[in-house]
Amino acid sequence: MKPRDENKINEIYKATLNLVKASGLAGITMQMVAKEAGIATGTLYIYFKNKEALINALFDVCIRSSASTFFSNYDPAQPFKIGFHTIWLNIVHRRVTHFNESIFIEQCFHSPFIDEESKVRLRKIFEPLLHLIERGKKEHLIKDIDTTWLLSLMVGAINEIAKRTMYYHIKLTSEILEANFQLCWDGIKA
Amino acid sequence: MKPRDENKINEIYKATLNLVKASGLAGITMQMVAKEAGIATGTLYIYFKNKEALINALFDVCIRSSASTFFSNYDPAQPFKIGFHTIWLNIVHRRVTHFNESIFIEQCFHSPFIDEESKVRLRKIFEPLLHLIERGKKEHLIKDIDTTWLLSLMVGAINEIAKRTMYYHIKLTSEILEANFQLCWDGIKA
DNA sequence: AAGTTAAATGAATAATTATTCAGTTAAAAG
DNA sequence: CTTTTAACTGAATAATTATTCATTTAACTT
Repeated sequence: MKPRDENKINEIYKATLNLVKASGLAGITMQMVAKEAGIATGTLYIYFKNKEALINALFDVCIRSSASTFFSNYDPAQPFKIGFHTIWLNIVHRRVTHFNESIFIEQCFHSPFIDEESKVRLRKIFEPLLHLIERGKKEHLIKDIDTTWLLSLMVGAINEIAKRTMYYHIKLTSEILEANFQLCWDGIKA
Repeated sequence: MKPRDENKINEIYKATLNLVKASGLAGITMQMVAKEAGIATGTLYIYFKNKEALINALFDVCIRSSASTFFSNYDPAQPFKIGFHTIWLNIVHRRVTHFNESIFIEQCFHSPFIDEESKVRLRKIFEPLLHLIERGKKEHLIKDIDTTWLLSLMVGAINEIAKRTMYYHIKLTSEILEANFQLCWDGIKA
């Protein structure tokens, strides 16, 4: 028998992400995805039951691989600011290097494909960060206001940094990164 | 002759915004829009040439009405921080009270409907804010880094505040608003 | 090397959705 | 009150897009 070319799934994912970045979830068709992935339309349906299944599987993959990068090199035993800086940098890096993934996740959040359960799963991947913020409050290093607002500043700013970086083709030097981290830090620090 | 019910256009816009908030640009059909607006499908085509025209017209309306609120009560003659606070509050207020509009604009930005020209027009509405930021830098009140990053923190955080407020059904008291403004201000201040 | 099995193809079909249009209604003009 | 005109309707049609399937291809097994 002929084995599946497992790499084909990655090609399909890559194609989908690129197309969604270019023209949104509303702008993709299965034919476009197949063509972009360099396969026949019918082949898509060997790997995915239907369009919804493709989008959901990709959403899941995006969440999982994002999560794995957000906390790499993060050691809860280190001082708060070190840990916070590590995670901040990781998220910025991911958002910029996987910009089409960021757009895809954003689009999925308001789409007919993704159910409430998946949205909850997306929120869950930020939990370690949530705990770190709580710790920072206990150590009186950051402001004692509801964690959701501290996260708003951090995550919201990061999303916007990624968008501007990509839209305006900016090269993120470490000077720029540190300046942006400083903005965030000055905002949340006690 | 029978005159056009000009209010119908608003119903169509409202219907579109509500549907897009619920299931994204990818999730709407002209039939759904018509039904939600309480009119026949054919009637839609009296007011809009086609789907693309509807989306584009609505995008334009959203941009224009947003712009008009962002700078209401803003007087460039006032001290920097007062002006900045006014605009900050205006944008937060607009994003929350017109949340479906915010989602619509976000979705349009990566869609097959909106052209580059409209995107530029969207960026233009922030220009008075851009000038205010430049002024703040000249007066040494805020950090001397590229305006785009100062805006990232402000606008990014605001977008995230609006999302969390709506997703978690939070009531924005003036205490919460002021605490959030403080986060932003501490971030950008010199 | 022949046989077997599943992947791969892409044109055909099914399903969905955009758009039209013949008929109906309602407001305004005369 | 009648006529006129354009809005309005929603079923019919056109266009697009998802999905299937008969056929071909390629890899593995014996």
